[in-house]
Amino acid sequence: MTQTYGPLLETLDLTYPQYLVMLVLWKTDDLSVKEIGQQLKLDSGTLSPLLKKMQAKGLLQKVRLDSDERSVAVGLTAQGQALKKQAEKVPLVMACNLNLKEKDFVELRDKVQALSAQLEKLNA
Amino acid sequence: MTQTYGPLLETLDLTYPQYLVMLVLWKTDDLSVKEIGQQLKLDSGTLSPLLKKMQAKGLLQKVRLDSDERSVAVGLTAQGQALKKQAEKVPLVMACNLNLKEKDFVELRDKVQALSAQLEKLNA
DNA sequence: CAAATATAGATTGTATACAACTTAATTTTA
DNA sequence: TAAAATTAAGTTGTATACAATCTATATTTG
Repeated sequence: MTQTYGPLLETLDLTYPQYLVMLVLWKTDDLSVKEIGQQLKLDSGTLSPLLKKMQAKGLLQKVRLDSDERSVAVGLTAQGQALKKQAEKVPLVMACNLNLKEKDFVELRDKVQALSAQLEKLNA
Repeated sequence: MTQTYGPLLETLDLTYPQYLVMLVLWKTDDLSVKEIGQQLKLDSGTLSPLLKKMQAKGLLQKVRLDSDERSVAVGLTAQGQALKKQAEKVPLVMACNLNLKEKDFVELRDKVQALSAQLEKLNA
């Protein structure tokens, strides 16, 4: 899957995990590292270096919260927001590539999510 | 998934990718690195260090082939073969953990394999 | 047959994952 | 309220993945 996304994301200078972070932030800006981690099921050990690289690329910035100085708000820069337009075609191209009928896609997604939920319950 | 396998494989002193290699060799011993890679869809960049660690643990040995000195045959040691018995319960415990009906399991597996085949075609 | 090409593994460099630990800050609780 | 327990990020160490490259060997071609 990563390989298939590859050529598409290369033009955006994003890796696949970086793209996932961008998807989360394009939908809801200014989330804490923890909130991003909950949505992507990644912990700070993965996200901290990932976000650091993305910050270095100028895609986002991090601000320590006044309300809770343990938390860090991750927000998109103008450049990060601008990239959204460039990335709009990605899901469509991938959907086309995968050659799945809407119905099959939804079924597969739901089955994987159910399995994921079961695994989370076991690992809790 | 790796987390759920974790406790089971820990008793065998195997990581999940290492367990996958053992499954392949328990089924068919003495395969080349390339053949193992084809079955697991892993390249030598991943397998070489993985196999080296497993060799260091005494699970397998590598022999350069006389018939083609580019190839290396990977074979289980007595210890590697003996581990098969210890690992027999793993699939059953996992099947139980996943809480999937036979029918749902087969459907999910087949859908994922179909998607994987489509991706391979695209990435070819 | 000799040069060009291809192949199998190993190595190098980059990018995740994640457990375990550390630090700083916030809650809980005795 | 002061000590204990929790929590959010970040750091460290280990283990994959995989592209690109390297080396040695084998196969193909002109």
